[in-house]
Amino acid sequence: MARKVRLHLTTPGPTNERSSLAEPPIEELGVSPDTVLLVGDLAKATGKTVRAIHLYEDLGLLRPHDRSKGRYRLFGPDALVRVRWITKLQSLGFSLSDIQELVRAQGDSESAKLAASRLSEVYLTKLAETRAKLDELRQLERELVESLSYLNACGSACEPLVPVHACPSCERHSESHTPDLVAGAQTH
Amino acid sequence: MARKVRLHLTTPGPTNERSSLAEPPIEELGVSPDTVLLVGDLAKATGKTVRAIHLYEDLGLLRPHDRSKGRYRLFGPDALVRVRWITKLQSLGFSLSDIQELVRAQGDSESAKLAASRLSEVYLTKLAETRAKLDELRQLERELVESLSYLNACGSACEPLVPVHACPSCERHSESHTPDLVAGAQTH
DNA sequence: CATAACCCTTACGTACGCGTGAGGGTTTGC
DNA sequence: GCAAACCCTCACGCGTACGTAAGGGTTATG
Repeated sequence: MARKVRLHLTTPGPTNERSSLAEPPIEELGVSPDTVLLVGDLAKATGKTVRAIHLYEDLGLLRPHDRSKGRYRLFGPDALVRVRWITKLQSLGFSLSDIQELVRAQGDSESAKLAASRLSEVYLTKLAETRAKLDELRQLERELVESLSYLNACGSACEPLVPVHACPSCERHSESHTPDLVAGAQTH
Repeated sequence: MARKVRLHLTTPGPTNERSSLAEPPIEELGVSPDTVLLVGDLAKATGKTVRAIHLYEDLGLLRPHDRSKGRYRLFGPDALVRVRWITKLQSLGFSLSDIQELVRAQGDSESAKLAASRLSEVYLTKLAETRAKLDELRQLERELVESLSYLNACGSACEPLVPVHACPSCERHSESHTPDLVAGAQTH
């Protein structure tokens, strides 16, 4: 269960963690900007395990705002944004050490402008890779569909006594040649 | 260099390895049905390493037709089909042990019909997974594009002296809220 | 103040898909 | 018949992203 505004924990300093003048973007309904999350809460909210959160911290990808008197990690709502960011990057094919590099590069950037241009560069490269991967997956999707339709004929036209090794001489598949995904399964 | 028709190697048996009556599908221009490949040839032709080929054999995914007098593995052209099949399955997200299971199930199928229906089942499931992955990747692609356009504004409108931590209060990005892929990089 | 349900650090274990030798035969081509 | 370029069989190593205890404090609740 996510606890809210755990201010009775030893949370030193002012009530609001960000003193930015701009209206802070409300992270989520029910998560106010001074919410404090324990590692378990953060884990549940992001679908990660506690172990994973710890790992991210060890790798420098994530930092708790603070610690409680008893050394509990205390996270703000921005940790949610951060962990979801990590997750999306992973889905895009970044390894955790790729992300480490990226975080370092962002941190080393003196100006926001430089940070933005570095981020753009990385994202632009990844966009190309992602599109390549999409093309590959779309092609494989087509091959799956083609194979399924090819195999459909086996379900209706083939006789139960025919053994697999007779497939190469099968006449029941119009003139279309055997899809790779089917041929590979027979070849052995 | 791929050698062809290495019949001077100890290749016992008749000249043609398949005596099927049907016209054998020519595997590739320059690869006739009685071509013999050594493991290195197979590796080069498929982009795999020799180690990988050995592994596939250990896992029961692949079998050399024969061995030379000196215990060299001798592969036929169907090994090409098989290795490419394995590669495509890997790209679809099958692990090698998934493929092991699949190969076992195919081999255990008495009839071609049963084998076909089992294969269909696996492919149908994988088709759904593939489409889900496609959806996810397409969404991430959109987010990359969105982030790049957002970051473009930083390159033109932002001042060189602005530090990264000032980004949350930036006014230069119309009303569109910060994309996750950008917000995550700033949150630290 | 007791107890359940958390949290802490440390550190070894796991699954996957090969990489990388070591030590030693085999083929081919000149 | 000799050297280069292959191939063989072990068998340990590696990078990634956590899993899984072990041993021991901390917090909220009654």
